[in-house]
Amino acid sequence: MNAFELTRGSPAWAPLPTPRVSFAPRATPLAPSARCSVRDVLRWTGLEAWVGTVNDSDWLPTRRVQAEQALAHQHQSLTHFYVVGAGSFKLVKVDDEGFEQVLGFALRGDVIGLDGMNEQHHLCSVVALEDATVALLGCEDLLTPGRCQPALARLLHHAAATELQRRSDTQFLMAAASAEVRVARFLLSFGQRQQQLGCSASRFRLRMSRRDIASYLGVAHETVSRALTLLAQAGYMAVTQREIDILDVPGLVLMQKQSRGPSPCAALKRRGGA
Amino acid sequence: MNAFELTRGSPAWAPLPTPRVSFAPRATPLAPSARCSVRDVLRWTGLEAWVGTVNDSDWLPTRRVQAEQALAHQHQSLTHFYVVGAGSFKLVKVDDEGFEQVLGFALRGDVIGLDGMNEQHHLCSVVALEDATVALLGCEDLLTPGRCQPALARLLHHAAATELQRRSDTQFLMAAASAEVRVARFLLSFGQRQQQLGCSASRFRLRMSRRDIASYLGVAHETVSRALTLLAQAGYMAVTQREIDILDVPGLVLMQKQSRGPSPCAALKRRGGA
DNA sequence: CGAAGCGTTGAGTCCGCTCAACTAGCGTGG
DNA sequence: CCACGCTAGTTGAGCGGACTCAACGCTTCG
Repeated sequence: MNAFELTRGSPAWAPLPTPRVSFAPRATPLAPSARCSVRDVLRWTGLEAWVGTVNDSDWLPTRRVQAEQALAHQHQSLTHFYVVGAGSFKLVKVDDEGFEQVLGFALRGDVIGLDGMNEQHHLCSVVALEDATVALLGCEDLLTPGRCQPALARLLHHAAATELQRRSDTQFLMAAASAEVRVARFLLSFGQRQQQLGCSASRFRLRMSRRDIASYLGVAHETVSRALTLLAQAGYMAVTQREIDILDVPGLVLMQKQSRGPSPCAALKRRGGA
Repeated sequence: MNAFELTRGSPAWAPLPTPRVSFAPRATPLAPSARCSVRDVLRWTGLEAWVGTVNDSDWLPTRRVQAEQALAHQHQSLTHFYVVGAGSFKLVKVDDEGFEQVLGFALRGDVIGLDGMNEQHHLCSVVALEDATVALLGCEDLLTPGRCQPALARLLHHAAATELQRRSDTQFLMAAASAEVRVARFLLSFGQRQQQLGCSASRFRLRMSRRDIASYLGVAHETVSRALTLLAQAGYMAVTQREIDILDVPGLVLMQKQSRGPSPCAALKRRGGA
């Protein structure tokens, strides 16, 4: 047990007891002091192959953030990218009227701040959903060809591509007509991310509130509630507070694919009544 | 008049007669032969400042694509990034069931293929909306630190950041409850992109069909039609086929901000009746 | 214990989707 | 030349789902 798994006393779902996955296998989550090795950062981001190319004594500064606290504010000057080492964040954009829109969530290995590269400002606020720690990467160094290690340049590209990929998925997700489908897709994709972190893809704990999910999906928070209830009644999953246990992954995948069918909810209700 | 403005005989809205904008001011749109200079590519992408750093005799191969033809197919191996030099494209993702989802549109200066960097495959199909031309950038060279000019490395970062920024906007756009607001936001953001290309932000010609827009916005194509009619009746704009003339930009900006108001459409109808 | 916030559930309204009919523009071919 | 088919776009009628409003458990924290 390391310092970063007792972030808030919340048990969460334990990582797989058998760390047999060779892909991102429980990278050591941050050094005890206020710095961490470049190697660890590469492991978090899934660049295991590049660990050998960097010096063992390369360190990066880190920063801790308490739950509910902001790591960065929208419009704030962008000096560092952040690599999440522990905990999780939500990315929030707020418009002139004060309307908040959740644009995404960041877990371990995710790089924060890439979207602000051009403007040199953060395009959204970054709020910790639980106690968290990040490693700092200086933008200046990272973006100057000569002053950046190949491994970190690679990290930058990798992170950007991953982020773009994820945004595509989000767009696809939001195009779904039915609210149930949106929630189903969200849970499946969240499960996949959990799996990449060495945890179970079907049992996990949501770190964000229903309101956050609702904002992210573009629906009312009551609708998220109803959808979860419905999906549970249909036998796809068990929901206890923020604990999610997907019982029928194939079935959920199947129903989630009906992006614009006549009435995916009807099928749900039929299944629920049976 | 150059070779690339008679791509299809379509007049389009003429670029601003006075090219006083110092930002992306009508960069020479591609050499007549099947290659173009790196300098031009830098100009298209808005990196005017970097033009001086590259050799005048640096050339890139190009490729022409006819309207309706695909520049790349989903899942196809990714060997090059493409920089749009003339024309426009739509980015389409199609799922297992054959349902098509438009993820975005690419105009001059946009870089295509960045989202596939990790998987080495195109994540979506790229279809020309009109006759178009692109410059080719070898992925291999671009992603290898030593084998890439600083200006092109910068281009890569710039393009990635721009794309991320745009996806955020799209997410914000799709979170809007009302269909009218979505359409209004789409038109405003499209106008901004037109302006960055040296054209008018309020008068332009849409290159994509109503169906494409509908898919992009996540609504039915009839709804796009109705929304356009409504916005026109309200006096915000004039619509003739695919020609858009926004008459009241401030008004449109104002109404578009009501992302979740009680009923933005009601206000519209009131305004329309008066 | 009260206050505050999260989450769930119910009732009613309204918006957007589906289906359908109709017009307009375009190209083909009898 | 015009009939014909095809596609894009517009408009209408009706229905269903999501939002709004509201009330009520539940947990957390001062």
